[in-house]
Amino acid sequence: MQDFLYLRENNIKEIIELMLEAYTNSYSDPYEVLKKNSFGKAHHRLICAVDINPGIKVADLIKKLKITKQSLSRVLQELIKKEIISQSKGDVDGRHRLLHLTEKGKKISEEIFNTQKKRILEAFKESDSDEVLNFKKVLKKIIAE
Amino acid sequence: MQDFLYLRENNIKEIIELMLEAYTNSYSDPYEVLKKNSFGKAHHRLICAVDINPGIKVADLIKKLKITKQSLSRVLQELIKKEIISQSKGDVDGRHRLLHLTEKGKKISEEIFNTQKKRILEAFKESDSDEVLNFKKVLKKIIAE
DNA sequence: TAATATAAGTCAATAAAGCTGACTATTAAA
DNA sequence: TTTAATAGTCAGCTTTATTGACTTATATTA
Repeated sequence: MQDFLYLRENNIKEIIELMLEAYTNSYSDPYEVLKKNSFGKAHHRLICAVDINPGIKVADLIKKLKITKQSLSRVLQELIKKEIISQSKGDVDGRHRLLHLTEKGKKISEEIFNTQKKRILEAFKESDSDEVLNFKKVLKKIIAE
Repeated sequence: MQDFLYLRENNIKEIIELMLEAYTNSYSDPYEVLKKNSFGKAHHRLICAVDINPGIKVADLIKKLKITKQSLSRVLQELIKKEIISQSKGDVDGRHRLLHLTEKGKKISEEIFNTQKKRILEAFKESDSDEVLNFKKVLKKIIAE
């Protein structure tokens, strides 16, 4: 009978902690870029999410970031005022507000991304294609409800 | 000439966002357990880190969680008072304070872990051994400086 | 069409988590 | 024995997020 080592409690626990550290490290890399623009972690998370999900609506952003409408609002309105994020009325459903990065927003997001990219590239350079594909595959499964 | 798809900017960007979501989802699963004990996210992170790194010293915890001594202190002292975490003087270096979960702390950590475990197990059940091993391998490389 | 539900926005008060700066006490190393 | 490292503390502040009670606009449905 096979022992599935990778399903052992200690391995799962270790992976949960590794995820904490990987996230914490990756998302603290752009500290200087954010500070320069007077942005905090909340702005960072929001910019990232809108960048990779152009046209996302407010309700989905709330689910993704797991914060309340009111928490999102403060940061979002700030970024709209600073012309980092733009809103448009949904064409299918006029109640929706679809969010996009502006040109200015794309530039800042690129700058942020460049600092985060380094860490990931270093890790991927030492990995083969399969390892990276499996990494992404499992990451997606963890997110799925 | 081979095109390394997995090194493309858009793939890296997507992975950065997947890490945000995987962390956010995984660490919001134990919401009820934490609330029951009047603990917040800061307590959660701390308990997790001490659980998987028994005997960790304060300075290393600060590096791992990327918070200041003062921020850590408030939460740590709270958990020490509530007898979730215990301290002992380092035997090699008497300035160090080594942190451990108490028996009470281990129980709560298990309860927290059980809610987080589900999500990971679901993901791993749909994966084969190699995929999980690769996942962990890459995760570790991302953390390495 | 009128009533109801959904999506987004807003105001106010509060809590949680984190920061800077300026210290003290203890222990180790030079 | 002076200096450096580790941990802890006090005070004040900022950022992030929460709850609860609304409003406005648009869609749905009875």
